[in-house]
Amino acid sequence: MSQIVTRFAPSPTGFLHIGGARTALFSWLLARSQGGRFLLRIEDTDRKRSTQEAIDAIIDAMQWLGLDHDGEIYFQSKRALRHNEVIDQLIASGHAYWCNCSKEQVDAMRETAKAAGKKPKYDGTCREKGLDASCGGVVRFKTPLVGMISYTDLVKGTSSVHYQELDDLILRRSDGNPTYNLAVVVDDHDMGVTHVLRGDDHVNNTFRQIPLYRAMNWDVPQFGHVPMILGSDKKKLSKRHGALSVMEYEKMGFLPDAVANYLARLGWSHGDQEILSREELIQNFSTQHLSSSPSVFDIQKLEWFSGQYMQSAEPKFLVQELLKLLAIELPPLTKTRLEAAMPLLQPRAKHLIDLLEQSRFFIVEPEALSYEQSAVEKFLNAQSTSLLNELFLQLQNIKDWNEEAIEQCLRAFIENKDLKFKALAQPVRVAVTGSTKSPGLFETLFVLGQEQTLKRLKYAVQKFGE
RNA sequence: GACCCCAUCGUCUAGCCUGGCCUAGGACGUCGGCCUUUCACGCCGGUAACGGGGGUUCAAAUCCCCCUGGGGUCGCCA
Repeated sequence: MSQIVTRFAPSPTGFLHIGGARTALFSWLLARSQGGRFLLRIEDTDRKRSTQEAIDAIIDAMQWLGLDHDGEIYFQSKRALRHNEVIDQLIASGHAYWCNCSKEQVDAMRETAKAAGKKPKYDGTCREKGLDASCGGVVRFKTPLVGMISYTDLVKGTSSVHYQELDDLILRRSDGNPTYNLAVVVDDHDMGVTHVLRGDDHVNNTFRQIPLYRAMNWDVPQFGHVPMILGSDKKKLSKRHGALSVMEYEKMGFLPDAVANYLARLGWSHGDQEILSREELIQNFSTQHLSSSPSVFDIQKLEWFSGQYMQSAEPKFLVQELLKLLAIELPPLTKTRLEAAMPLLQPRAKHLIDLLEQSRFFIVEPEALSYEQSAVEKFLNAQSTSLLNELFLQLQNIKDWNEEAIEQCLRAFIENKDLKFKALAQPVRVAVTGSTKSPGLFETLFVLGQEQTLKRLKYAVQKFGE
């Protein structure tokens, strides 16, 4: 069997939203899973609405998600000559004709059809008129009059529609430019695309496009239409409720692998397995398990995925991402400390932003620590600070700073004072981290290091004591 | 309006093609418990679904028909 070729063909009229990203992901997965090629084509024929910013945004987003395409990027706008060449062939072979019906006339036809309880469409007035380029009109495709067109969708199965339902669609506008449906067919053919995975909203175009392939005697690719993604209100995801750019998810601190995994599992399944690495995704992807019904986007589940990825990530990698986010350099020692802190923080973070916030106290000097008001009020009073003062002396005596030694020291301390562990733990925690919430105390102190721990205790005692 | 598509827990889904192993499984969420120095993580347990009606069959979530509900498309936009 020959190599399969898939493509993603966005129109650059805005950022790449989550729905488009998922479609791209599926196409990418299909190609990668079969050792095929994944191409990128920018459908920029609508010059008024296409922007360079949008093109860049789409490319950035795909790169972030790890969807690498093969070969050069195709720009549909650069292919107008070829499109017109095909249109001319279609006219020459009798599959297309010139039409100079005015917009008003066509509108009237549609009204008439609609009034008769039929599908509004052009009635074929100019079909046999034998008009030529001099008419200054458009070129229409001669849709077969009888019979039906059917195809088997990769995700929805076989479906068909009567040719009578179809319009004689316009291939070339009166300004000489090719239309979308023509351009797509020509490009997909020229690019050697064998499998077209695209949004649900294109199913009806498929019935129009297949006859074009046939008229040109071209191989018809396989089509698969993936259902759209809905908002929590079950309405199509719109800018109003959560149709965010995939780059927004980066800003929220999600790891690209987590987003890709979530997206893949939204509308596709591999048994009961939720977490799939990129390799597993590639290995197991198949259009057979694509769902044929729409799915609701659930940020809570994305967060869960993300949390899983945070937990299994490499500390080094996380630190690197954190520093990118902070856009700062850290002194080597602090960086090492931060890296040591990662395993403590990972189970507590849903995404990089969480991690960033929670790791802050590990890398700043005591003076820069932000103490939570309520935590201080509750745990750092005259009594507890004097306790901390005493503890300071004990901790100072530890020769070999490790978790066991710290634990021993603290336990001995409370035993001596006949205190509950909690009575000491929370004040220490607040003094050292600024918050009542933190990883385990011993491991926190250990990672912080003796010097920092002592510095912080001292600082807190001075600041909040008396 | 016409045409096309879709329909399992609140959500993502397994199962449907090749009926019985489904008193419908997993995951997120949620609720309860355990763990515990806080917060998480983790663990254990509970909650909750085959849209309705007809068939076919010994047997239907699975096959067929109808209904209902939802969505998509009907552009010299893509």
